[in-house]
Amino acid sequence: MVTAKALAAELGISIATVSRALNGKPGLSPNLRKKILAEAASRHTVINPVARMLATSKSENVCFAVYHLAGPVSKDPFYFPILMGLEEETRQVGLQLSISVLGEEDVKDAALWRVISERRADGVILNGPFVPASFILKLHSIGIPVVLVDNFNEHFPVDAVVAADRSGASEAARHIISLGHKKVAILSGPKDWYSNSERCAGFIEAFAKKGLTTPDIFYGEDTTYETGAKLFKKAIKKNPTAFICVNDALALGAMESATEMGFDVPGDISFTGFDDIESARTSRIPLTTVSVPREFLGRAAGRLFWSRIDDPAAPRQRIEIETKLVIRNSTSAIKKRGK
Amino acid sequence: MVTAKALAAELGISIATVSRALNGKPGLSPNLRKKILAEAASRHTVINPVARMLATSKSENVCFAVYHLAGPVSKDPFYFPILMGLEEETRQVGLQLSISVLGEEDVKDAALWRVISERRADGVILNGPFVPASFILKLHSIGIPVVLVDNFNEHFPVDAVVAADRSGASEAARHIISLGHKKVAILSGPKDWYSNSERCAGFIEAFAKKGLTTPDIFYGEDTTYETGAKLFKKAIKKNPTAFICVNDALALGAMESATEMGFDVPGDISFTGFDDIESARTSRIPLTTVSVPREFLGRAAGRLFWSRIDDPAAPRQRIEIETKLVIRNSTSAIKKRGK
DNA sequence: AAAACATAAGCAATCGTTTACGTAGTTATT
DNA sequence: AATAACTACGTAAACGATTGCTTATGTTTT
Repeated sequence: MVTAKALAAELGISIATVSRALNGKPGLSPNLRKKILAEAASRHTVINPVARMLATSKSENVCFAVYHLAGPVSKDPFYFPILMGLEEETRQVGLQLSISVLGEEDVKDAALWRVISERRADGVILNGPFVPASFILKLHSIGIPVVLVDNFNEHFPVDAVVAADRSGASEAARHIISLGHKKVAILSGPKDWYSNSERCAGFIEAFAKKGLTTPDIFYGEDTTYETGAKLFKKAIKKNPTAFICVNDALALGAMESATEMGFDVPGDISFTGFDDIESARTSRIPLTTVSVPREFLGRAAGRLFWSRIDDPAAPRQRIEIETKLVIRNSTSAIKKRGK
Repeated sequence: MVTAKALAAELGISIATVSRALNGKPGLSPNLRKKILAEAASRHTVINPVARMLATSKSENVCFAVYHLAGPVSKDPFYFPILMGLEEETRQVGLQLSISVLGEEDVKDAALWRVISERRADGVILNGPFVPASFILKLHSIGIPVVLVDNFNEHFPVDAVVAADRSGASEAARHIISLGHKKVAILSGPKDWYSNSERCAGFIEAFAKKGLTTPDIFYGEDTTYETGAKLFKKAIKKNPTAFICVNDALALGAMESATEMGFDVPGDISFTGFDDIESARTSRIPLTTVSVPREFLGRAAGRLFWSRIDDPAAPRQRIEIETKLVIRNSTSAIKKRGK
């Protein structure tokens, strides 16, 4: 592990020349360049990135910040595949990836803020709907590149990558409609979370287009399994034959509650989820859901960040990743009650 | 965001003095110190960590390296909670956490190597049994602090944190024994993975202590769900009444295969797993398993790393985290066949 | 053959710290 | 009262690059 400085000394040339050779910059005779490169390779010369950072004031480091990496939102670590995709992508372009878990506590926010203010990262990938708007705006206003994942707002002047929530939701709703369900309930989390509102909009759109009555929407405080069960008990009073849920955790919780109460799924009631988390596939009754390619979301975020670094003045981009309906055993054609 | 340099200029004092004040170092009058600190706070002065790194040649950055963050080993991202615990811990001591995914491909290993050789990280937390010994030894020989998680070898001169695999395994085996099972099969992955061999040893130990015949062991190429199913089909020919598995994925796969073949679980056959991954709890038949507090493993790794940085010459440490048997529905007392 | 121009390499300032060392001024020792 | 010993602060040399500017050395052009 020889530094460029040491290499220069050994070769009896200036550090500047070595620097230019190692960085492929012009102003160097082909011969000398070749010689330096050869020597560098054999001596395992490596440019000290810290010194380079200091000189260039770039860190080549991105920070992935997320509220509750896995937490109250879902037992399944929903964001994990996103992280994986992001890692893959950043590695390929030579960026180092750091992570930072945010949270209600100020300490945690302060930790991210430290990373930013200390310029340890060139920018941030902010994940999920929990990030306060003020935080995003603050970051952006001081010139920190920000990429949002699974979150978007017309008024945020930053790049974002999201799933095609609306169209995916419509597809799920159309599936339910095609099975003959007339009386359906929508189970949702807080309506101010981007994905929730988009998905609900997608559901409703599908019903509207077919000229059907708009389903009742039930909003919970979050999108956990437990909330799913709670919402189910409330919604079942209206006797719907199908439940369309904004995510899998909600659907799984509701479904569990339904079978506990003696309903046959999907005989009596159908359920659809959204996300396609692992347990949607492995649960007692495999869940019909809209699959979100989460790893791909992460990759897209990485690319988006990279292009933003490349051209800070580029217009805002919003990448929407296509979803796919996957039909499993939690949905079936409607039967007459009491049949 | 003012630099210490700028602060010094504004106050008309030397940078050295500011540095001493900001770092709480002696050699400064209480008055001046207070004044500097106050000014620093109001002007949001922040020490540039890059410059500091250059001066001190410390990065205050740890790299969490793992083969297959979630991958062929288990559908469940087994290592994810470890990552979370580690993040929590490193944040608290003020270390920044980077991640690096390793793999068969040389590119990936090279990526970690780059992080190390470029001195972007002060050390590495290496996770899982896949890391080649040569790699660990190489890292250690050039003075990079290494902490192993879920892996250990008497001959590696590095710190490690592991679950109490052996005693946990014994407990699971004793549970099976207490239920009256005499003819049992052990399902395992490769025997050269630390946790596999420890767990198998624990199983066998329990049987030996009771003076019972040693169960047959069936080794698979990995510890996936699919391999579990495959091993089951092989092992069932010997008519065991219980299957003790080295991890949950294996057990789940085997159990699934059993019910498909018409066996009643746990009526005909009992199953135990190890790890307590999410789907052990949510699977069709909730799995009796040995719970490994994975988040805690991560935290311990963080602490261990920190203490190693603190005292590079300290003797090697090996932290063993206690496990806990959790009894669910996949095990029951033996019944006479054909009853 | 002289002037003009590239080209190749070195020089030195810079990035923002840390830290060993130097030097006043102050307090303690005898 | 002279000397020793602190104390409080400044000086300057690293740390290891990047990069604009300068200066030799060739190579064209006229």
